[in-house]
Amino acid sequence: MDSPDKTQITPTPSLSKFEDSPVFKYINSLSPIELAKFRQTDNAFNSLAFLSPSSLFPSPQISCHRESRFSVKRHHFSAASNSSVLQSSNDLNSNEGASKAIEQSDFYDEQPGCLNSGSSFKGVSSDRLDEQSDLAIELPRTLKYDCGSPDGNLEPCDEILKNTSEKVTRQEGSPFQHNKDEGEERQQSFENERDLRKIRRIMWSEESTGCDWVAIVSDVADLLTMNSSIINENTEGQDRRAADPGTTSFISTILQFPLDNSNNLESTETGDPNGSCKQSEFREPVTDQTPAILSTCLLDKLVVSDSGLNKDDEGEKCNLYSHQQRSIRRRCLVFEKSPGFGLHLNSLANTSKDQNPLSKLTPSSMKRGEVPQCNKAVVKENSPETPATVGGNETDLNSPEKKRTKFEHVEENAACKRCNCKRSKCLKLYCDCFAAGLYCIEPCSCQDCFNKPIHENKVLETRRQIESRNPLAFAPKVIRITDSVSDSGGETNKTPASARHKRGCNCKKSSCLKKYCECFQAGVGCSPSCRCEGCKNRFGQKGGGDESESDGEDLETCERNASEKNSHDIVINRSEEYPDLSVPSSDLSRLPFAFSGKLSGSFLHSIRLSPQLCTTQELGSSDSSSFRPKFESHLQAIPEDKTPETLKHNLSPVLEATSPNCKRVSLPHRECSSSNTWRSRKLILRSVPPFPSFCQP
DNA sequence: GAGTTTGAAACT
DNA sequence: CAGTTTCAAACTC
Repeated sequence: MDSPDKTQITPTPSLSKFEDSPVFKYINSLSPIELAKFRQTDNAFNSLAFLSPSSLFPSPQISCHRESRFSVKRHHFSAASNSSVLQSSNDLNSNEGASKAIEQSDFYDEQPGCLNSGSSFKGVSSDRLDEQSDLAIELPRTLKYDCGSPDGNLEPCDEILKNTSEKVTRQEGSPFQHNKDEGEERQQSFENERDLRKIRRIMWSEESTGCDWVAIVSDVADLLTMNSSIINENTEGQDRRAADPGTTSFISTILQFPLDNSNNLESTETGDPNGSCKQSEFREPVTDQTPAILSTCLLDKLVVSDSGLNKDDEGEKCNLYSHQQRSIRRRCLVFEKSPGFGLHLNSLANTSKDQNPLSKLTPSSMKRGEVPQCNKAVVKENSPETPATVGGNETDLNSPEKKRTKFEHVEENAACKRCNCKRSKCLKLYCDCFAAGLYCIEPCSCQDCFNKPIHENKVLETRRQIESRNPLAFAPKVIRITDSVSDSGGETNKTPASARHKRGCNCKKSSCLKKYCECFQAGVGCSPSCRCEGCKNRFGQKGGGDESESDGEDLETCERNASEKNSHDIVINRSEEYPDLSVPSSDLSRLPFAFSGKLSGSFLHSIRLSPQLCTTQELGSSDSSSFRPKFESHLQAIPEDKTPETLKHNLSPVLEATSPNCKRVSLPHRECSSSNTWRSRKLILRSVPPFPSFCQP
């Protein structure tokens, strides 16, 4: 069909104009939902959709992260997860610009490339209207996908509307019902994909409009959470089924930097099952960091993939991708099921910044049973005490050559955390998995493990008990603090030594020089709160020593790797450590991006820490710098009000936290202009029935 | 891989 | 809160 001129995408004069349009009326007639209710209920609806485990399982780490954006963007995301039509309705009613979506429906259906390329999205003007346009554009897509025409087959608008209306009717009847039908599953896949795409689009558009990245990230995190649930729905009980290609590939896509905007999303856009592989292939040369980021988030889950792998190149790539997909699915499943731990993105923050873990993940390395001993490996590579460094030539380790090897090794092993519990049933904090808010998985060597989804109730109950005893039990153990003060040039003070263990250590014999010491393990210096004796912590001694002993690189590495094990980190303003972290420094978490309360907050922080982002940048992001100021300013805007008292003790100016659980420990990072929104969301959440799968025992 | 050491977590 | 026990990771051989 003809491609309408872009000028057609000009701001909509008035909503009423479209309300009078035949199409609009037709939609209204189809939808059982009253227009007037949309605005009032979309929050609730979306809240429900985004009801994160952390929301359900109160913890001191309440995130004030929900800001105004939430009320707007989240709608779309969540809505998409449950009812694309509803979403469309929301779009139509909550966004002035969205009303034109219908008119543009055909246009966009026929011009997927326009959007796919990302150029259109980037090319549009940078005002809010563009965002709305983008959002509005989702309507036609939604309709299209809902109609099961992911292949690009065009269907008459009437048909689309008809089908979607039917769908919404079904979904309203049981919003959480699982889609058994493969077609629907696929549709959801597309919806997920679309949401992710939207995130990305919003990210870029927001970027240009000076919007708060954290907000976006938060939304993204939530969306990812949502997607997780969706994926979970589709995969639970059938873990081995083919992965959702669109979602997976798209997740990687959206997290990419602007420079990747031009990447072909065609495959994902069209829903081509092979698209994932193709896309993966396509990006491999440029070391797609996104999958890496995601993979890092999902590290612990990567190893659960099937072992059957083709050896031929093509097959290998596809299999690799398939593994990634499965990994994501697995992770998502875990996130979804995780006892209120939400997504676990912490691992994200712990991977090497020099390389793309995924790029190093070969099918063989992902074979079941070949569980990377991430922690050990990482530590050995970096710990000054380990043979790897001690035995080896330390200076050599700093050579580019060694460094590369080191990181490669790290990446190969930076995949998982697994426990070896024998008597705790993995239901105590002794268990790393449990402490991190993760279910134990295959690679764990635990015995009589109860930390599994099938024992969800038990896990939840135990967790609750522990939290009742110590509300911060699952909170990040390490708080990284920087003075946050950015000079005009955007420079921020950064000192790993400013990172501190929440409680402090109690070492007697290790002199805080071994990993027995939690401070050392986390790569942070000891603080006055430590009760250690003979502290020689190289990262900073209790008495005020500093990390001068080790060079910055070592510190960074050690810190990073130390945290590998200790995912319970609160990270503060680490963006400066990876100054080039463009997006997000934007980084978006372990996911509890975790994809979890864990997501929204952690997701952001994990990403912020994500070395992969740096890598991406290093790979050529030229405009990344443009993100920085905004991000930094954001960081500085974090209010402390909600910081747990315990944490406050250790915090100075700015604090952001990521919990292993990706639980947002505190840090309402924004002046709550967002508070209003947030508050309203809370109210809504209360009014919404608990998410079935998160029922507490 | 077995045994030891260590310090956090749990318990009293 | 302090002392003790339990536990699993870290470490050594």
